[in-house]
Amino acid sequence: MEELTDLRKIRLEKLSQIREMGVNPFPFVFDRTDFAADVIKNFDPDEKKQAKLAGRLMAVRKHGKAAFCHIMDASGKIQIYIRKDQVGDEQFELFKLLDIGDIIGIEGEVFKTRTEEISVFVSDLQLLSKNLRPLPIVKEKIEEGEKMVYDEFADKELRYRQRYVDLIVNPEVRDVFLKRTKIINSMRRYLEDQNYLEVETPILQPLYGGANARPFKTHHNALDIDLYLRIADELYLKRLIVGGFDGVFEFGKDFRNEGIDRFHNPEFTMMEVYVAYKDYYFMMELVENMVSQAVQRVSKNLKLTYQGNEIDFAPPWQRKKMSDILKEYTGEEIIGKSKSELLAIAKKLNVPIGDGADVGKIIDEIFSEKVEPNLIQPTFILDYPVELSPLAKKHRSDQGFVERFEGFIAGKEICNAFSELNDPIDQKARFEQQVEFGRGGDDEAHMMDEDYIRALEYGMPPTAGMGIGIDRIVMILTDSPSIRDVIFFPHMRPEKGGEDSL
RNA sequence: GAGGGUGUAGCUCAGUUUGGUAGAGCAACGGCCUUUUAAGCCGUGGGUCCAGGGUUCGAUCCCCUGCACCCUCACCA
Repeated sequence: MEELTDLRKIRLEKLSQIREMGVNPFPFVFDRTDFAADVIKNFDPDEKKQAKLAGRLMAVRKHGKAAFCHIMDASGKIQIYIRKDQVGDEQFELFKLLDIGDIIGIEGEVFKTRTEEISVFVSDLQLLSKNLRPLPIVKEKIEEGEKMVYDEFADKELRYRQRYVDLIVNPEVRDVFLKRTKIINSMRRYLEDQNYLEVETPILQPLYGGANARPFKTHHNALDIDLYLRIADELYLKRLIVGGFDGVFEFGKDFRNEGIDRFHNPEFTMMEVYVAYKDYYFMMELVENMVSQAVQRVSKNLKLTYQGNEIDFAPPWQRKKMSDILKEYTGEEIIGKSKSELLAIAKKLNVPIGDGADVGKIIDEIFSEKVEPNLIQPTFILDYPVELSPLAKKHRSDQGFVERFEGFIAGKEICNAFSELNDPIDQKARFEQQVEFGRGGDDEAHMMDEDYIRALEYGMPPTAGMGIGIDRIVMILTDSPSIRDVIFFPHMRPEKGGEDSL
């Protein structure tokens, strides 16, 4: 048996005392009729109203035979006033056994205290769930209009591991996640309004593809085959375009077996959309419209601040060719240069280039180093080297490039899109090149996907496709510095020591 | 993967600068208090000082190793 802390022992003792009183500390239902925020909003000093609320006890100020408390429900907090002569001896005895963290139901008349706080004068009190583990007590005070927080529950490790506590105690965390859902719903609504079809494609895949990344590997026992967790939805969604859907999209988790930092979680949410008979210009408009609509769901206007930078989402966003913006930030002409010339330029610019980097990779490194951090306002960067983009269609006029764009906000990539490559012969050649890269040691190179080639051979219409990182968009729209702040349960190493240590 | 930082009571943190097993506020417990709000006043209890090893008469403190988290960098979305 684990060692109980005194605090838990006391609570367990109270639990049995409550049972001895004939009160079930874990009853089944409570028919609440009101929420805290509505009671406060609808208060009318000329009208006596009853309210019936349920919520968690968050603060208690006892005064002998009376007490002021705050309870919190999904809408917010409200003060309640409990008095022995109002609830009776028995319920007041029960009240004295309650702790902060207990979930209770109350009924009573709404009134305003001497200090002008709208409160409920409790006439009936019920315990709905007994708390056995002390909650961090966070105290607040309004001082000269500034909200002061005392004893904030701030340990990031504890907050991420015990997100349930974080959500109870830190209201701004709850707001971030409410916004996350609003953002996703807004994007889904936008796509549905275009009559695109929301679909689901396999997460367990025999071949992974659609991005450059290292996968997670797993095993199916009955079939005795290895499978990969998807790194992108792309190749399956385009098969559906082949199958005759004109617009498909999927919100889903992708998995990449790579490092973890404040921009990367091993599993993350991606939305990909494919639209037939369109090109990447169309997709730029889709992105800026869809995202700016989402911004409006969480902000009063199309501007908001991310980590001190004001960002204006009003369409149209800036569009710049990669070669032009490279020239703008480096003063160098990049287009049409040989590998050795590019290496010399990189050296001059003080950009370190890894061994074995080809032309595309060198350009990408220079771009990441010199340009990307400067792209604070929403910007589309157009036309990438063909080597970096094995699934994108070759550019209609610029040789060596593909019709691809990435959207950048606050110095970070948030989406990636192309005019999709639908020429099966070219696609096969690109896969073969990737396989070569793989042999050359690039463990993120694509695999050959024969079935995907077969699908293209049946004919895929001209198609525009786009993937957008939902977590990153949510970070920007909620001014969150870390991806862990927008994922309920970010990946952590398991706690060691087993149950007894918890 | 590399470098830096942090780890002390349920929570937020002092402290051991010069090694002698530790303190505050909040929370808890007991008492007083029927309009308070970081409620107040009086009193009480509570800690394998992250883990393991070393040095030492003695380590929470010094040394070594490890673990977790945070930050920066590398890879990536």
